[in-house]
Amino acid sequence: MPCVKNTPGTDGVGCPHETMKTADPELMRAINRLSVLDTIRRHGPISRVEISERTELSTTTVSAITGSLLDDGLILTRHEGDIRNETVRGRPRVMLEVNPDAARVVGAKIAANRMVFVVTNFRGDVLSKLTLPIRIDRQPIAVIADLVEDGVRRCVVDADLSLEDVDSVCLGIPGVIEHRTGYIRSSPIFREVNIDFAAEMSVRLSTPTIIESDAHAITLGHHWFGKARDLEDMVLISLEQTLGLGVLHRNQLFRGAGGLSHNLGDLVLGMGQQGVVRLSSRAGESAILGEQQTDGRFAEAVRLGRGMSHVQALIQADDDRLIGAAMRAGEAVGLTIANIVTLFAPPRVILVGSSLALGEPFLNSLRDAYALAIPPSLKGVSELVFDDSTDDFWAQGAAAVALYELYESPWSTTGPAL
Amino acid sequence: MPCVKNTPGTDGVGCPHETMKTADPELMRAINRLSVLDTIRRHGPISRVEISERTELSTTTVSAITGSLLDDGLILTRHEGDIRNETVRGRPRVMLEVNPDAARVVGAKIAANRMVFVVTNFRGDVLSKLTLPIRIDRQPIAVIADLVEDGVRRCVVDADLSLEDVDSVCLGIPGVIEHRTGYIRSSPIFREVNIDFAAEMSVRLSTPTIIESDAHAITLGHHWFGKARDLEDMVLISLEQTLGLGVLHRNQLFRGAGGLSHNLGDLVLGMGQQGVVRLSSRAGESAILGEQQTDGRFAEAVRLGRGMSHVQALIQADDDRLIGAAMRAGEAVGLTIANIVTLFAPPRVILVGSSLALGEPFLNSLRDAYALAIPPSLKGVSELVFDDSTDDFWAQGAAAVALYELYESPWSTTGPAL
DNA sequence: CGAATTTAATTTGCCATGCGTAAAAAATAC
DNA sequence: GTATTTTTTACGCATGGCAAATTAAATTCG
Repeated sequence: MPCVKNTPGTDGVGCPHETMKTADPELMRAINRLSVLDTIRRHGPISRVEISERTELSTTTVSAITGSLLDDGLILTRHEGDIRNETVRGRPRVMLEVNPDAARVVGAKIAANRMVFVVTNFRGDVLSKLTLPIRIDRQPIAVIADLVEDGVRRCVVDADLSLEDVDSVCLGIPGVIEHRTGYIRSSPIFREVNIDFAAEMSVRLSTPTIIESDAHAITLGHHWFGKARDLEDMVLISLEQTLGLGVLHRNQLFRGAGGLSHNLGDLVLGMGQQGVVRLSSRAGESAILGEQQTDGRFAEAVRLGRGMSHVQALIQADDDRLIGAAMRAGEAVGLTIANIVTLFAPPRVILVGSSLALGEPFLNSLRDAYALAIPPSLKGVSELVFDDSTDDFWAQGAAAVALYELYESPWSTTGPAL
Repeated sequence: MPCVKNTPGTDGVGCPHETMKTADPELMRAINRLSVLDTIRRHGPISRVEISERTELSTTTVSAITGSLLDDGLILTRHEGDIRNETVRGRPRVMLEVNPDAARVVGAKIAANRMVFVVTNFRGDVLSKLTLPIRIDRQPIAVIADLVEDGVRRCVVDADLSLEDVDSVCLGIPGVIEHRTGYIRSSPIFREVNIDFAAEMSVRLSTPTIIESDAHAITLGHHWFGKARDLEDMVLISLEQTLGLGVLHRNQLFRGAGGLSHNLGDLVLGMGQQGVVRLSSRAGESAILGEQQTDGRFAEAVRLGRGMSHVQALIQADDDRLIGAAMRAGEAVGLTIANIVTLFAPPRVILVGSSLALGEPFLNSLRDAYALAIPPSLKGVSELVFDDSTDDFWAQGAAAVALYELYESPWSTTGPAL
């Protein structure tokens, strides 16, 4: 069934595969506007002709839409920068680009032992960033909300802005996040379940605030800025405290039925002596580090979120126990990736997260297990990419989620000139 | 990115999430026509007012679209049958229903040891059916194509039709089927890989022929006629010789990147003594029956596709080896279902296929393993439904795939009256 | 039995959208 | 300075959907 318009205001976002409704001219315009705007964002300074070619819209329509985007101040013209052959005759192309100052958003990665905030402009460029190395694990909601609010406010001030200048905030959170409704169904950093966190933070910040699974956020981040810019289908696996999954399907985040995020850690690897063995018990951060907690200094490092870097050092010092744990984790993850590939057959799988810092023992056993487990018929269809981006990048991904919704929102009507 | 129009003729089908292109009035009309037609199909004889309510299109638009559908002969009016209170005042509603005779399609289920064909009308009612209990396993393409062609032709004749009366044929085939291109990437019933079977059969039958994974076919079948009529998201798992998966996402079949089907049997359950343990090695039909092949009479029954019914008898006679195999299979499938639910969180999981005939030992261990493996946070979100429909139903599902494409196709323009 | 009432479906008028063609504009080459 | 080439805009056409008014068909009431 085709994707179509929503009842207005329900969840704001345009067409993308929400409940099947009806098509009307307004939807048509929204689709094409988004298509043009996204083309401009994605393909840098670009002339109208080229937009027309890429979008397969007529030059007429492109001109109309770009006109309206210019009116709304979402894009800018630039008269230099025609890269084509210098000796080309005729009127030079006017290049269009996204207006960086058309909006500002805050993106955040909320993790158990740190929070990272970025303020970005409309293009997704980072204007300021802020890392709070605070353990918020299992604090009451009010405490976490306080800290998040504080972080957002400070990061906004760092960018020489006021909260009123910020159009939208997106928080990337581990766990089962229901983006559509703004509810946190369950998260390792919250004691409670079913929290309407988006509403809570919207009120506190008096700015529209959305939430998204951290894995989804960095998935969109990679699609916008990172290692999946060239793809419209891909899968991302995040290996952090929580094991997350992001699926990009035809340029859109694939959110399960009801908008739930995926929680890879709950996947079952098999039956052990005492019940099921879940992936999280083999490859979760705490599973790998857990055995080491006896060492006082090390435990402290873990508390502060420095666990993985210490591990790296220990592994290089040939800590056998740790190497074993890393290899077992790598094997488990490798098998899981093979299974994910079996289901989704994406052209690329991106792996991110702190566990990558485990280094060669982990990665090699992961690769080996993957090679072993991938069905022969799918050999070679998926490329494994390891990404060790910093935390900023996660936050930037959350910003991309917020920006995507701005890109989709109507702004103004193309209608007759004012 | 929104779904939009395709380059015309590429794959015929309207909006549904193909490559992202542009929206134009034609697409708008296609979306709304499909929406109206599907509403009429789904909600039986229905008045225009009610269509307007369900689709959220204005009565004006509904009148225009139904007018065009009537012109095209796709729907019929019926003046009786207003079920509402007899004492209702005002002009009576004219009920609309799908014209059963607007088209005819053939649907088929091709399995290793049997082929089942049905001819249906435009509504999906079965006009004739034909079962060929032939083992085609690993025959050369030409032989299989011959048999399929023969089956289609005979079934059409049985329905007192000629092939020219048939608008479309859809073959449901196990394995990795690329519906979009018509290629069989790999299938247990073919020795070869990468066969352009849709093209081959289209020529032989001189009728548009499409192929689809058998699991996808019965998934759509359940959405149209079966146990998922009320849902727009669900997951189906087929337990036959091949283990298949169908995902319905927002009323559409979710086909992996590139339109591949899923092949559950390749999923890895864990590492065994000698390499990986795949689901197919535990729960595939041959895995369960394999150990029994020593018994001559039994082996013969398996060859003829009666394996599972014999198994049932043997299990009732307390064949310990077989009960053990069934229980192991149930456990493996139960774990897998839990993992699928973890990924997709569908409100319902439908299980189909010959392995269900294994009976209580299988089902109970499946249920137990599922209950054990499902993460607590997802407990209760998915309902397990066992469906023991006959082979006809699979073929009918394939017919639904063919019909869906007819429903989407343009027929005529709404345009001004002739 | 005829008129008022009620509900359904169609027709009319309006606005938005996209497309194609043709004219205008802008910069370069000669 | 004029011709040339390319890009951009302006206009008319067609389609789609919607709201309001109109017509249609039945029931109820006087």
